[in-house]
Amino acid sequence: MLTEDAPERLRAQPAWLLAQASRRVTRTVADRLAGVGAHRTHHAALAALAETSPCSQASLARRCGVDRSDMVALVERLTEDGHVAREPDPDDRRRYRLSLTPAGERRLRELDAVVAAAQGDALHPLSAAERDWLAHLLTTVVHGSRR
Amino acid sequence: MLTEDAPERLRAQPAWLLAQASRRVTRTVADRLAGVGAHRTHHAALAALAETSPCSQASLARRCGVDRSDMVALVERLTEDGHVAREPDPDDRRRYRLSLTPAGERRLRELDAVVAAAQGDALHPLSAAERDWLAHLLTTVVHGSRR
DNA sequence: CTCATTTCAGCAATACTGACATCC
DNA sequence: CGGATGTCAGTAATGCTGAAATGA
Repeated sequence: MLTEDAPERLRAQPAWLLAQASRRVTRTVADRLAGVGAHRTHHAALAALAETSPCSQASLARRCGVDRSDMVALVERLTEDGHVAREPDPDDRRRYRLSLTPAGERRLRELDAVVAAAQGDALHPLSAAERDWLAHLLTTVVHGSRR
Repeated sequence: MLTEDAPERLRAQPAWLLAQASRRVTRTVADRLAGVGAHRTHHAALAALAETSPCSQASLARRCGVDRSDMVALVERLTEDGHVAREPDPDDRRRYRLSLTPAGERRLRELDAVVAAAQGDALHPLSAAERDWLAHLLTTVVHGSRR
């Protein structure tokens, strides 16, 4: 669904540009991750666990922007791969206590590198300073829009 | 799937920020368009026709970033609504000649206004100058990434 | 009774693939 | 013949809803 010769009216609009740019970059990253058998949600979950762990599935889902119901299969997959350890939480028997395994930490570093490389390629028309500016502007949009 | 307290590693990455920002803005625009019974593809198609017309379905699809197989139902809908006129192309009997009707031009102006307002709301944390910067950076990303 | 957590079953919207008939 | 067009059927991936079972 990549666009060619989009109409001026759209090409000038931030909403259109955001959608196009996000599409391209997201696709590049997803393709590279697929190349090593991973998915963007894998990366997000491992990254979240590296930062805050142990952690329940629901909380992990919220921090990754994934629906709780979809997190089930994701965690299942990550535990199968030996990247996440799952044990019942003794303090609250509804929950799991999820944490990164050593293999999971290595996998996270691998995925970090893949993502960084893909991102670098997708954003290659921008200088380092411009990327910082872009990140800053986008952060403002994302965090400033709690109406 | 809106994120809360995303991990630092992700929050700092342009790819993640792009996806988040695009999600928010796109959703705001889509919701407002739904409020007047429209879809973002309706707006794109009308805008493309206003700029280049007459036009075949396949060409319209390419310029709107819509698959040509999905354009079938879209054009069907727009002609039902009386916003697009569809007639066989005498020069190439595989094609249609699509064009905007006067009602379609009015509808386009209405949707332009809705989209502009939604966009303005979604981007309200940014000043006018910052929006221009954002548009400029995103344009560079989108048009510069023909590797 | 309330609310949260894990889980599942299913739905809706989107993007895409593959095929076919038609025509340049 | 190769290639484009309009069309349809079907698929895949994604995000979401609703509900059940369990427990705080």
